[in-house]
Formats: sequence, C-alpha cells, structure tokens
Amino acid sequence: MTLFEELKLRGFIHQCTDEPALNKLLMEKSVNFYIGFDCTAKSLHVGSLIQIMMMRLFQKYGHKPIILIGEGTTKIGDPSGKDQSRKVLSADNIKDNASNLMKVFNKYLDFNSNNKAIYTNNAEWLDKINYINFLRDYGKHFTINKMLSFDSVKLRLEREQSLSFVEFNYMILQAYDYLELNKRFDCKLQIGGSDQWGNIVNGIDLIRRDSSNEVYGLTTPLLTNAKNEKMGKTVDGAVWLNEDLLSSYDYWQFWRNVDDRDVFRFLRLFTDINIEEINIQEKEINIDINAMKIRLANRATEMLHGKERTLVAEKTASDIFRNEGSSENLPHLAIDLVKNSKVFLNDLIVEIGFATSKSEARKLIKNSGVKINRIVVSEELRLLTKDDFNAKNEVMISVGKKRHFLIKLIN
RNA sequence: GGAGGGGUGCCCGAGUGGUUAAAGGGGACGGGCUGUAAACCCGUUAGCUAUGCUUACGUUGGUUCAAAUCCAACCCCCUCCA
Repeated sequence: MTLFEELKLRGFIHQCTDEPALNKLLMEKSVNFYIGFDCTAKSLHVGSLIQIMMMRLFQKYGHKPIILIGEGTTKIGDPSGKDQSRKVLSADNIKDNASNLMKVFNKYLDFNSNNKAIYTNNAEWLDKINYINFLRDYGKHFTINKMLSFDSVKLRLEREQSLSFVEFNYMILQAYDYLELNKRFDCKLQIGGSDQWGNIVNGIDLIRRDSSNEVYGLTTPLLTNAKNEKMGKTVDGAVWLNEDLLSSYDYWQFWRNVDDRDVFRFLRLFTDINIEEINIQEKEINIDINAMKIRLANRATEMLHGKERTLVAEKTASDIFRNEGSSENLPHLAIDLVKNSKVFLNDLIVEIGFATSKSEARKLIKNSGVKINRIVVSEELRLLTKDDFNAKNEVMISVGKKRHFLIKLIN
C-alpha cells in the first residue's frame, strides 16, 4: 500500500493541491513536510490529533516531519474559522504555551531515526522582519483583491464582524513561513486543517513567485462528530492532550463515549490498527460496538499515556460500570472528621471540582444527581459522618453516572 | 470628524417604569429509557453563612416610592458619508 492509498482509506484527506504530482514525489523520495501549531492554549487538544496522526503516518512511510511552533504567528492571531478576534496574548504567555505544547509530540513521532521529526519556531524569523523591507520584497506578491476572496476574510466581512488589519496579515505571515521553511529545510509540503486551505495556497503561490519552486499543500477534514459538532468537549471542557489538564482516565472515557456512528471513522484516524482489519470489522453484522469502543479507547490512550495508565483506566472503568463497585484509582480527597466536625457533602463536590459552586452542588443533590456509596442522597445539606465510611475508611461519592470520587478518612 | 443603528444571563434573543433572577431557543448538567451510544421524555441552569440576603441587563452618575426599561456623560461595536 502506498502512503496516499492509506491516507485515503483512513480518511485523512480533504483537499490536495496537485495529487498526482505529490503522490509521485512521495513515492520517489523522502519529503520534508510541515504542520504549524499556534500557541493559543497551554496544551493541544484532540482537535489537533488528526494532524499529529497524519504526521505519524507520513513518518512511517519515510518522510520527515517538521513541527512548526507558531510563536510568531500567535502574536498575530489566525482569523480562520473564528468569528471573533482572539484576545491578544502576552509574549510570556505564548512562550509558556509553546513549551507546554511540545510535550506531546514525542509520544507520536520518532525523534531519532534518520527521518526524525524536528522542531522549528517561526518567531525565529518573524520577529526579525523589517516592515519596509518585507513590504517591498513580499508585499508586492499579494493583492488585496485576492486576499479578500479567502474564506477566512470573506466570512468575517459577510457577517459584519470586524477584522483587524493585524489579523488580515496573518495569511501573509503563514505564507512567508512556508517560504522560509522551503528555503531552510527544503520543505515541500504543508499540511493543515481544512480551514487552512487559503493560507496554504497563499504560501505555495508565494514560493512559486519568489523562487519558482514547486511545492504542495494537503488538508485534513475538519474533525466533527456524528452530531456535526467540533470534536473535543467533555463534561469539564476540552479534551486536552497534556495529562496535567486531563487525566488519562478522562481521556480514555472520552474515546469510550464516542457516538456509535463515529467508532470506525475514529479507529481509522486515531489508531494504528490495520486498516483492512478495521474495514472488515465494520462490515460485521453482529459486531459488539461497545467492545470496539473499548478497543478505540485503549489504543488511543496507549499511544498518548502509555500501556500502564491505559490498563488502569480500563480497569477503573470496568470496576465502576461493570462490577458496580468502587475503584481505588478514582480521584480522592482526604478528610479529618475530628478536626472538621461538620463536613458538608456539597462542599466536597465543589472541592473535587465536580461543581463550580456550592449552590450548583446543592442543586445537583436536589435533582437526585448525587450518591453516597451508590445510594441517592435526599438531603440537600447532607453531612458526611463516620457511618458513611466502610471498613477501609473510604466512601465513594458519585455525581451523575459517570463521575465518582473517593473520600478517605484520616484519623 | 458627521449621520444612523446597536451593546441583556454560557451563547442567540425577547423585554422599553413595578407581578423580572429577566420570555423563548440553543448549549451544558441532572433524572428516566438504554449499551457509559443515539433518539425521545422530565427537571435544573447567578452567588451565599438560604423561607432570607447579596450581586446582575456596556460604564458612571441622575430622576423616581420603584429602573434592564426614563435622563446625562463616557466607553465599545456595526453601517453609510468625509
């Protein structure tokens, strides 16, 4: 199977600038390609995972990934796919985000082989740009007429939302990035989400005009779930890849809970499971869809958090959902009932982070959403007492069906 | 700089002196059904030391027994003109 065939079968390709030519190039030699990641948050989330998996697949076929950390472009803010201007982030903030972002790539990519992945950072060249020189050398290649026709700009204007001059320049800088990477690393391919199409094409044009080099662009589909929502939300917000922001258990749960209709599509995109095997399973009439979800969760979590944590996540889930028991791996709090004579249940729910205010916790209790050791709590101002604890001095508190935590008694 | 339109809760959006913690919708969460799915049904959706109190309709002042609603100034956004 060729790389292109596999990409297609797995559903990675949305658009490509010149498919036959790119396909030929990819078969002939090892190609250096890049994907840019802006530093707008303190971690990447599953929304970027499709890009990372794409890189992984390219690398598997012998091509060299260039990870562009967009410290420079983040200072500007990409208007693509946004209907509002981004808040301007401070330089420190961006730097901090950049270093946190970089924590996940080594889980997915090889940094040792001869087509090892490398990092680069566009602040390196963007920060040095001299305005007048830049306008003279590169500004002449861009026409406003054309820039106005790009979706990222057009949509903003159509919706009568303001688009600042700063953001308007984003596409020029991204085009310049591509040019720079083409010069520095002989980078011949840029990959991005479908909303990046305009920016990518702009870069290709710029390179052609500046050096008449032939380069390519490839976009992935915008990742949505079966309900056509942007992917990546859980009870507590985004599905972050960094473990300090989302535990391996919650990450596992995210995959376990995907819509039935998404399972095989996600297996193809987010696991290494052999593509033929996935396709065969999909056609199976008596397929156990829940078993497939577990497989998806295991594979996806294994890649990011490792085998050990994945096993723990799976066991925790089966303890809770299958065996109707508790699990020692749940998040837990320690309390001292001697020192704190009155421990209110609603306070604990807030403390563990399953409600944002005491009122919210009380409302949850009122709506029969809270359980102590699997028994629904009826008193809104329930106090936790020694009798609630079992022989191991533990008590399990549940909020809804999916969120549980343990309170351990000390003293 | 000039003329006009607008800023309401997580989001959209109604309300133009009192019964408004603010209609309706979306989202989210909880309950039911189920398979930790989807669809559907019901409920909740400002905070707190909680039959009450405090904060809330761009900001700050004012009128009034009473203001999201009236007045003034200011800030921000949009459209057209310069």
